[in-house]
Amino acid sequence: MSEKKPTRSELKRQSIIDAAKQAFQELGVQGTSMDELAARAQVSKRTVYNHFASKEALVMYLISDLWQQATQSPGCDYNPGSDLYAQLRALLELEIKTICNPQYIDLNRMAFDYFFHQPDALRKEMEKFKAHETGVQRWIKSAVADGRLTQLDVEVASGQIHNLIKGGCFWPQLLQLSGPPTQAEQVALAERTTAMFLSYYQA
Amino acid sequence: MSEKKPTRSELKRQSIIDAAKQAFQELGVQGTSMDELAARAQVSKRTVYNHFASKEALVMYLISDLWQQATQSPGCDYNPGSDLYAQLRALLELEIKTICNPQYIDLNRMAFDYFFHQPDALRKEMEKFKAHETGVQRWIKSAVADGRLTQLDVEVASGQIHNLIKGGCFWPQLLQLSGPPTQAEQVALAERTTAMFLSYYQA
DNA sequence: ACAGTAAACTGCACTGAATAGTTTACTTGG
DNA sequence: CCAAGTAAACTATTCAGTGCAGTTTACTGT
Repeated sequence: MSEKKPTRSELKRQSIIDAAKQAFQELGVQGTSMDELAARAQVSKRTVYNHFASKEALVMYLISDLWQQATQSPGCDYNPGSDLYAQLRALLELEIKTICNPQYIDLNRMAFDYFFHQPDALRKEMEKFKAHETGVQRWIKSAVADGRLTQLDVEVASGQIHNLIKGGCFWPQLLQLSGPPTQAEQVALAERTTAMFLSYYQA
Repeated sequence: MSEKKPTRSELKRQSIIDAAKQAFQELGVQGTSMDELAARAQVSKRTVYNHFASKEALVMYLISDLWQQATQSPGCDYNPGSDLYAQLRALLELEIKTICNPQYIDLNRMAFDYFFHQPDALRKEMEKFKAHETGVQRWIKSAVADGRLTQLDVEVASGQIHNLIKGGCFWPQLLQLSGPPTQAEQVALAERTTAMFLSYYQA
């Protein structure tokens, strides 16, 4: 049943990808030479170029690859029957967990590094983010429709939530100003964010 | 009274500094060669090196120079006699204005770019930020002491305010995802941040 | 089990382009 | 006059990407 045929070529390729992830994350894209990369992957430089036409191609592959892995968040829907606080808190805990996933942070560091001086390309990539961030938006819309939240601008309100969360656990990690928060810290962040949000918007 | 003695040397130096600010902001530190820089400043490369021993030295000079200019925010103190909402809103409008100052954004973009792969050095620089961010903290402490806000953790509470503000107008500008907000947008941000904060914390 | 073959990998020298920083011989403004 | 600036060539290094000759691996038909 299990497809167990990693050819040599596939092994090498994976080795390159792993080394690239690690090296780009550690030294930055600019800071990693293809020689260094090949050495880390224990592969000849020529092999790297057999798999990826250029450094650029490798970077782009990694970004879209990590992207796919990072955007598999479950999300949970609005439930008319139960406590608003409990629901939103659970939803935010999920979001926080997603954000704190090391792969997610690594992806963002790399993308960030790479796109920092290409604002146009960055803007384009960021649009993909939007789609992912609608979990909270959907919930808010449902709750408003159900009359349990005051009338509000969904964009603004979900933006406030995300700003509170990201300010607490995304940006500090992205800048490596702090490590990943503990489970307790994650819960505390979810709780105080939920509390503040509902105190303002609950009907 | 006005010191009007810009020697030729000083003119050249200023020209270098201006060009460097612009070029580093536009192309990044890495992305700007000293030849490019000299050309922009309309100065020979040797002259650049006569004024600054190395690229590194130039970068560090710019960072601390811009730093000084950026950290001259007035701040305004808590006033027991007047409306909490009006006070906090005014204070936040000031903070927002400071943050939206192009020089402040430029400094941060440059510092960011430069320190992104030097988390230790970044951490050190960030401590200076702390000092600047105490305007809101002081106000909150005073208001709590005056019994007009509920008991709260000052770090957490001021952090929440700053996250709401920065998420709204700092990060998007830093990443050049949006330009500087209009006056109206700044006011709106200050208002909704104040409203949400007070709805949760007002005694 | 085994030779044959094609595809993939290797090592290494090489090209070409940037780029930080220096040297030199010359010019100019005050 | 001379302190400062200038242009241009030069050193030295780094680095993306290539060419090539030889070796390893995996699959093929027998």
